[in-house]
Amino acid sequence: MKKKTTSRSSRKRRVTAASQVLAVTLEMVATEAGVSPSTVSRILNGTARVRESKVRAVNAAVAKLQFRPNPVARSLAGGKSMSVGVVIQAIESPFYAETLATMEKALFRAGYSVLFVSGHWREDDERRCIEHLLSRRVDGIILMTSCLPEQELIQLSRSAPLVLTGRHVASDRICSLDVDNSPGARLAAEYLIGQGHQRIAFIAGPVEHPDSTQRLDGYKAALAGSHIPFSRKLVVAGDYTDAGGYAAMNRLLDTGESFTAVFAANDQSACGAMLALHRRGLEVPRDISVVGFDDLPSSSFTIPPLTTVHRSINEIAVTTAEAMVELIEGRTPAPRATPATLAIRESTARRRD
Amino acid sequence: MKKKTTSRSSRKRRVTAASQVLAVTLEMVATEAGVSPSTVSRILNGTARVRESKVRAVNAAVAKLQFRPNPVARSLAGGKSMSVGVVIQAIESPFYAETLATMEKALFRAGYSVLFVSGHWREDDERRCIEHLLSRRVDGIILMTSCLPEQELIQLSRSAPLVLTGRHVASDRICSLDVDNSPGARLAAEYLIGQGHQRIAFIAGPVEHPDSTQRLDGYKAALAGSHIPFSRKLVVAGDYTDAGGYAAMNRLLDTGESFTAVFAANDQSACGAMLALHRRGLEVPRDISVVGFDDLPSSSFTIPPLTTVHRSINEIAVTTAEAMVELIEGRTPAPRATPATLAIRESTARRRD
DNA sequence: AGTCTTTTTGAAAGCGCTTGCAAAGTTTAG
DNA sequence: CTAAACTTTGCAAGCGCTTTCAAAAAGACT
Repeated sequence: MKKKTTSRSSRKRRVTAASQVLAVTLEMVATEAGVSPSTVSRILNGTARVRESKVRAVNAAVAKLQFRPNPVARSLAGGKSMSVGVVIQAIESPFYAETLATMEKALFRAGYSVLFVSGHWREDDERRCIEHLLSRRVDGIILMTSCLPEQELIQLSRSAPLVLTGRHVASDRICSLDVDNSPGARLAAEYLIGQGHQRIAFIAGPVEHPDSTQRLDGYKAALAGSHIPFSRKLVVAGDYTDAGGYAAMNRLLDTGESFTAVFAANDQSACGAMLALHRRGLEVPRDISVVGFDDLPSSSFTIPPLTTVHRSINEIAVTTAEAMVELIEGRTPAPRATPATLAIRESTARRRD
Repeated sequence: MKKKTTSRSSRKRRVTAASQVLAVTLEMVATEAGVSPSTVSRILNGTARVRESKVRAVNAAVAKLQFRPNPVARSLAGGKSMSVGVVIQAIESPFYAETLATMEKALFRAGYSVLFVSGHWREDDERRCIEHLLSRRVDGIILMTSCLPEQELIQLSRSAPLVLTGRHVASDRICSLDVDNSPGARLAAEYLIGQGHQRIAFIAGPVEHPDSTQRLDGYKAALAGSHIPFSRKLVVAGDYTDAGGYAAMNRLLDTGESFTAVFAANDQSACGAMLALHRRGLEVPRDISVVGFDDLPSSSFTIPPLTTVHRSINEIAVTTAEAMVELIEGRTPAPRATPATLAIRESTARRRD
């Protein structure tokens, strides 16, 4: 085999956009190492056996030239982009932000970049986000608590493998990850009941959020388990924000309904509720016990520190990322779930008579 | 000109990775519209005048085939990727998370995708992140409070235009955005002084963070402006977390040093400090006034609601995104700054004698 | 040593789009 | 009415990498 320079390598380089620092290409490496571009590619990707001596020569050339493969070209040729899209509902929520951060780290380690977009809990927005990710040719998509109909998700999974958190959809290119919303909520409510509370209010999340409904279900299940009648009057609507929790608690207090504990669908609502109680001169936990859901890092530092349902953000994120990678690589990830536990702190107390 | 099918369009399509839904290519559009691919490209990008009738035909074909250009191919051919990288120090911090979310929205509108990576305030990490972004061929990089030396940034700006927040580096491919750390801090300290406080403690952020130092400077400037001697004993180290603020306050109280107000370098530290005070039986603001910095959304809902230096996250993010786009498109963005203001709430009070 | 396998390797054809160049079509001028 | 001067448009050559295919090299066997 002649070791001559490829005809292409001698062509004049068109000036690339901007003053991009001269890019080292795979061809230059090939020339330097005295092999063909194909061989370099194969060595770099481990897609075929290659004589040991050439491997060394190529590695040396790569090091010498500081070659870094162009992922764009690689995507175009190879059909995969080594990037995954994450659709998050509200990155401004600390819970999601932290999850995203951890996922990014895990995916980065696996060689993937993450493109994220915020869906804001609206079907249309979510569709647009997905469209965008797809047009960017991501290799897979992670949907955190998607609000799209099941059929659409299955349909979508034909374009890209999907990992869903907080939803369950059965399909081969979809991996669903249960985040224990309902059991977690039940845990919290049962704890309150165990502390002697009977009239437990619930500050709900937005009705359109599936996880919000699941938490309400857990709450109901706990009541039912202890034969405590469920009362609509003790359920007030929130929106997962501090402000929403604050307003909800005020509304609840205005109804005059009596209660000794409140379970909020997330920590932020719980914080808002605590402030409302405080303003009305009610002391937590002496007068009213409060429980949240999520266990944000800041929840250990509220006054008083919040008792809340803890979910390991780290575990959720890492598990999700792993599942995504497995799915992309064609394997079938084992079903997973991350159990919720209860972090008991100082916002709850035994009911006083 | 003959309107014949391009030779290429008839070639057999290699099966692409996964069951990717059949991709419509520009060539198919060209065939459908009865023009050449070049013409389609030119119409799509507006890079040359084209007869009105063809424009219509192409647009019709695009609509009919639901053509969506492949950004990967476009990047490879055109040299730009329509994506920008954002290096954030700690996405787990609500402040950064929210900024990132807003930036994403703004850049999305301008047609750019965002790739983000977390630097964790470490020079090495930051370098690795930048490397990664560069290898992904981003068109520009936004560095939030970078900790890299100026020379390196200038050097870097030759590879990609840069937008820096909280740093000032003069160079043509760099746009620096002042986020008013020092003036903001000064505002807060002056307010406390105006409320009669003289012994004002300061909970600092990590020394390696440039913005942390700037805030300390603002605090010192305020003291100096009122001829109040600066005392090292009133400055305790924090790390921008709730836990750090909590520990810092405990240490401060343990020293027995007297003070009537505390200024924390960020809201999270302030929250931690408030809890520490609470545990020691000190009431905010009756016994001690507390001021934070950042004005996180949750800071309006702490108990008591926190007085803090407000910065418009929205403004910072949008301004940054705009500057990035201008820089990428070769224009020179006007210098910008986002002024900090003081959000006076209930954690501060006039000094009691 | 010669034949049949099995490996290793290179040439070349893409991936889908942009763009320089020159041919074809139009308009204007002489 | 033809030549000169623009405009519009297609051809084809890339962008940097992967991968198929077939040729070359190396082994395995008579």
